[in-house]
Amino acid sequence: MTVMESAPVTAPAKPRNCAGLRSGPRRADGQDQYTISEVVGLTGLSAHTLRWYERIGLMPHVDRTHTGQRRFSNRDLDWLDLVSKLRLTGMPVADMVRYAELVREGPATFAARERLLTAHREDVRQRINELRDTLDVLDYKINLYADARLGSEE
Amino acid sequence: MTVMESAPVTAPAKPRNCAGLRSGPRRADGQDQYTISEVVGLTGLSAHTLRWYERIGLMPHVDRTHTGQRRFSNRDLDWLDLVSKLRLTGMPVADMVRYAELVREGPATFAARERLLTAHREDVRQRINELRDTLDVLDYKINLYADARLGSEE
DNA sequence: CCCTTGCTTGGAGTGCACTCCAGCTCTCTA
DNA sequence: TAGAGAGCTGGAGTGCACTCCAAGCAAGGG
Repeated sequence: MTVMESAPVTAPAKPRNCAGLRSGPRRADGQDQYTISEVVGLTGLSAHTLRWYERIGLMPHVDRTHTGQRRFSNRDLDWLDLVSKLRLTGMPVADMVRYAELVREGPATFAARERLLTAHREDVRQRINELRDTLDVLDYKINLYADARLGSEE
Repeated sequence: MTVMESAPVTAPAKPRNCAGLRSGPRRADGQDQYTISEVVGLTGLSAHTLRWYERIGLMPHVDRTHTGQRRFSNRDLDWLDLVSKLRLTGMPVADMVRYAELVREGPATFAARERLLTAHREDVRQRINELRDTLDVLDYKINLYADARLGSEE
């Protein structure tokens, strides 16, 4: 666990696109009540997947109307943004469920959460390096084909 | 398809670790005859996976002994390195089979192969950007937890 | 000669992450 | 008051990429 850039413990800037994929027209906190199909439009996840995430414990309890329909909040949307990012970077659903459990257990689990995210960050860094290696190989091969094409043209 | 670094069409340098994962003690071309378990050690793929790759047409015809046992060559090892890299970067097996077919069809398919690899390269670049975005989010969250820890320590 | 080790095969099984289905309720509009 | 449309549930189904199994050869050592 190399500590290359030990970030200063000063006010961490919120990353730009923390808001996520296509989280466009959000409502103000207080009247943030999204139906499941609105959340589909906002997150790109399917309604099936949203219900499934809730079933397996990957959502922090979604509000319901008196008739039992889900009403998602801005907090839920933020959570789904994080979940989508973690999924996109290959974190297994089981690990995300574990993280969600830690969140439910409150501030006592801060250290465990930090460890979990730090481990995943290492994974992501390694994946980036793998991808860059492959990029080199792809560049090399593509150049070979391009050369062959140019060579046969004249 | 942004052409950020349009590589010059001059002698493309073979990328360093083109040799791949753990391709250690290779034999010289000519007496390159590896059993399946040697290839397991060399590539990290399982014997099951190697046989399965051959079955689905992802291997360019592996030699056999008179008793029917596989004997892999250095060329096969090179191919497996490429395949492993492509898999690691998320290319579906079906696409790799398609590429293998193109290779079998000979030089007439150079252009198609180039297109296939170029498309995948774009995918890889996009994946890298996604991973970097997530890295920002992870840094942000980890800092929050670290701050909370430091704050409660004093 | 037997036993172990390593390899062979076709086909079945596994794990993950969804994805869909059937049958139901509720609300809204005409 | 009828019908459309959105949402609900538990459970079954899907697709991918392996992964394993059972049964059977072949070679080498004791």
